[in-house]
Amino acid sequence: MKISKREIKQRMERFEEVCRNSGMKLTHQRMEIFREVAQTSDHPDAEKVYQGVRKRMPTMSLDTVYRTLWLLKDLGLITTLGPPRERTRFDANLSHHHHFVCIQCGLTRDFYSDAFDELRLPDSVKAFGRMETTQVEVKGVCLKCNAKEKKPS
Amino acid sequence: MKISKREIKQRMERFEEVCRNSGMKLTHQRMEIFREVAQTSDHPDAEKVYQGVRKRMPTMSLDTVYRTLWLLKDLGLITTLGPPRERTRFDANLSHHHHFVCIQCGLTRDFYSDAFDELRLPDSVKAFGRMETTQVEVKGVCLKCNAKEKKPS
DNA sequence: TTAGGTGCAAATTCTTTGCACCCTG
DNA sequence: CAGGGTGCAAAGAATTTGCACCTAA
Repeated sequence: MKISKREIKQRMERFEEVCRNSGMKLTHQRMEIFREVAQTSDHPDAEKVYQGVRKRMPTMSLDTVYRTLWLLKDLGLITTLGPPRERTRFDANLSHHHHFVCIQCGLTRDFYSDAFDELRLPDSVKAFGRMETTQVEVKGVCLKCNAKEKKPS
Repeated sequence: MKISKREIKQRMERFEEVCRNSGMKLTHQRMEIFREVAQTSDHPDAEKVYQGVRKRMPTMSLDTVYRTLWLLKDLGLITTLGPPRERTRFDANLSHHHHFVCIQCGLTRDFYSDAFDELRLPDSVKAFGRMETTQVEVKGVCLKCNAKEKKPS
């Protein structure tokens, strides 16, 4: 799925601006890696980004792709899907439930909500395929981590 | 977070029933691994399950834990959080959006919904900590995979 | 009894790191 | 030209697999 030229341009401009403001160097590699993620809505993994950039820049190495992607994430220029740098976790709760996940420590708690369960999906989603379940993920900071933030050591 | 004795018992009974019906053997190892996941709402990873089971059964090996967890998942006795057996994926779309994810091939598409964005969280969630974002994940089967299912080669 | 299950150790896969050279600012 | 950035190769972490022995049915 391609992104419009206009949107890509905006994303690239934002990228360059954030780069400058944060003092990081604006290298050819970083531009191509960001461009690769910015120009698609396919949510590629590191390997996919690597393959894409390589076509334009055959000397690119996979470890630079990883370093750059995490850097871009820290700068808030991209986000990750699923638990980044985390292992798979398992859940024996088979009732329809939703999750609260702490973005600091990964603490995960189930919760229930009839309102969420009854959510009507927009028509645009129906075009993607057949729906099975809808789960809401609330990201935030848990009480413990919140306390640590306010009173550091 | 402990689960009530009553609920654990129900889960174990369901486990034994599914085991028998599916023809798989009801081994001591499998019971202890399932129990470990069933008795908590901590959403443990494989290592955590391994450590827990080991206290009761020191000969348990980590690879049996993995094999058993995936087996339990295939049987529908447990679910996984995050992209199971998948790599981290990246997204340059910073607008508030939600995801449709194909459970067969992993295809992921963004969509937008004001109704979802405005969702009011139940009070019970507020007790977990400070909220930041709420993202809806719709799981289903994409058009391509759906077509394959109906007309297998 | 016997086919499926387990433990061990080795293999894979994904991701990170140390180090010497390179290039942006 | 200085310090961060990159490529390479090797290390690490998470997960999987081959194989010989074991055990539930």
